[in-house]
Amino acid sequence: DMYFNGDNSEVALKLFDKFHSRNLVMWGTVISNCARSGFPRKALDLYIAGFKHGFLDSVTLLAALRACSSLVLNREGKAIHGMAVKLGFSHDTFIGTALIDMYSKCKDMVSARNAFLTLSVKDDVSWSSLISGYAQNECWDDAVKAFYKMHHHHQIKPNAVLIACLLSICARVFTNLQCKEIHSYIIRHGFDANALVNNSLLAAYSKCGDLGSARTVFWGMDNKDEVSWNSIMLALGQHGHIDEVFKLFKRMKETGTKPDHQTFTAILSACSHTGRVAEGLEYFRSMSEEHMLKPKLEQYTCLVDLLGRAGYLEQAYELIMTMPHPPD
RNA sequence: CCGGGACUUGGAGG
Repeated sequence: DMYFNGDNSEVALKLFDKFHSRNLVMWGTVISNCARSGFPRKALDLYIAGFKHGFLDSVTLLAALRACSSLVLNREGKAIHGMAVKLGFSHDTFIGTALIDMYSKCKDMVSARNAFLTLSVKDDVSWSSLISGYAQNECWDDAVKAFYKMHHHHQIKPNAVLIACLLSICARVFTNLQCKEIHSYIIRHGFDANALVNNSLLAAYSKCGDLGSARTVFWGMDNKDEVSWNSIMLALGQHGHIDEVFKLFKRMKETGTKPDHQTFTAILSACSHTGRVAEGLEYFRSMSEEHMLKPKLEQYTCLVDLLGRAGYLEQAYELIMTMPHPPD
């Protein structure tokens, strides 16, 4: 567990391989960590291996479900669901919540809802799993209805994660009036120092066209993280304020926040929409050369768009044919 | 005694 937490998953896995007496907790630790930190495939393999050796409990099951969820593996998820039922875990709130999530990610909201209804104890996480599932599948009415039921009927208070969820719904289908309503709730209930909440709030304001409020939220934060910077830069770019994007990028680096892939997506997309070809090319170059980030398909696409939109069709075509990713 | 579930920002077009 220590090696996983120190970002040394490789070492952890090697160690695990070497041990000859491996108990259930060790299996649980390793599988959960794999599922959580970018090795869902490995998590599933280990889940199966552990199962064959007789190591299986609610923790390994839970991790396997999480892996299926992130890999969007409907069949495997269903099989694990069956196993959970067989072993009598299907009423466990954690397992049930993971099932809701897994089915939601697989776009099977009927099964997600059934898993939810099966739960004898529904806590705030179970509700938010369901609500976010509805939102991810664009079932906006169901999401909002479930929220009201949770809040008014079952008197469960929204936590930070759910608030973030609701704000992302606002961003998609509501206006800044609903944002303001939630904003006031956030202040009244002491969520206004929460970075997750503020990031969601500023994105929602921006998507609802209220860039001023988005700015206010951003500058009011004293715990800005990379998501905060990316979100405000994206917001400014989408509203055409390209020079502010450039300034903020500088500022971001000065404050010691490392730009990531999404940072460059925001900048490149902003450059493209404002025809700033030279700057865009320069940022793209700096991405790998100064920031040690390998451009992904998204960044190449921005670049193709940048060139194409500015009329450099030959170069755009050439880039599509030579970029290191298969074009989609 | 040790392992466990939901969430915010990200490419083109419409």
